[in-house]
Amino acid sequence: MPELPEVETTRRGIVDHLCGAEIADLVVRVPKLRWPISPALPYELRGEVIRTVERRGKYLLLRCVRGTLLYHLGMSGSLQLVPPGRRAGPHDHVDLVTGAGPVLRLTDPRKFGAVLWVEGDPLKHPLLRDQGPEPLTADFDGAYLLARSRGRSRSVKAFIMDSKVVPGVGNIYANEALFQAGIRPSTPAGWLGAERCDRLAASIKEVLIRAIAAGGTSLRDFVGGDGRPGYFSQQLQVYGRGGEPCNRCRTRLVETRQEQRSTVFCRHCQR
DNA sequence: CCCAAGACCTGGCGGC
DNA sequence: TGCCGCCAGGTCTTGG
Repeated sequence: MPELPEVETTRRGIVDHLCGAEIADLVVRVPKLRWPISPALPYELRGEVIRTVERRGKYLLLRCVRGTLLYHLGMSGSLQLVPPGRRAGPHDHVDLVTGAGPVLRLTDPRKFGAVLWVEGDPLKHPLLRDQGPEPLTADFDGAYLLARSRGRSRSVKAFIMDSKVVPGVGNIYANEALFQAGIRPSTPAGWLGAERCDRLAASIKEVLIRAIAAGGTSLRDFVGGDGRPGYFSQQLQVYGRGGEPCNRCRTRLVETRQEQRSTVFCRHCQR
């Protein structure tokens, strides 16, 4: 569920409430997420004041005075502001409590998500340090993709889903961006020329921007920080549409498997 | 270094 | 209805 647009939608839904808030408690019901949450963490956090809520790739950064609380939503995670005292369901693993207002609740059935406390510069943390440029900044463009893809034999789809190349692009938006750019997902990344790299970078930006504007893609029960679902699923051109006609040429879309991820493309529009 | 597969988890769905 | 296998938005880790 959570690729960059969903994480950004979540960030926008929680930022106003959290900025300036003092952390009163971290209630950990299930500490065994991607990495175990230390029993000492709630004591370390008490009294910390959240200064900003930022996003890097698919990570959310709650920057406090002495450190940064990092959240990752994994495959099935979501964050919501809920009224204090609301009963916790079986997958409501962690609550961040700030004073009297709503509580930031992490819900994650598959437990691939993460909550980490990082002291010092969070961008130097091993999880963030090797990530490529943010896709929605000027640092990310066709020239960058061209330079990074020289000599690479892996498929362009796996290439753009690699956070070391560019963070935030997951399976949904990789499929969508490649359709928009007219590039077949299995093409070796190193075969792309300057023109196709330009189109690909532009398509990634456009797809992500449109998805953010729609509030993300709600599959299953994803909702943003304000509890509202996203509507980008109505604009999906290929993801989840295997066997259906291409919206551009009406050819039946092909669904295959690449690196164990479902891949959908139009064999007429994408070369 | 590069690449693909494996691993981590739970729930929902289609098929029998 | 019940069970089984397969699939799902991610990404770190492992092994070749």
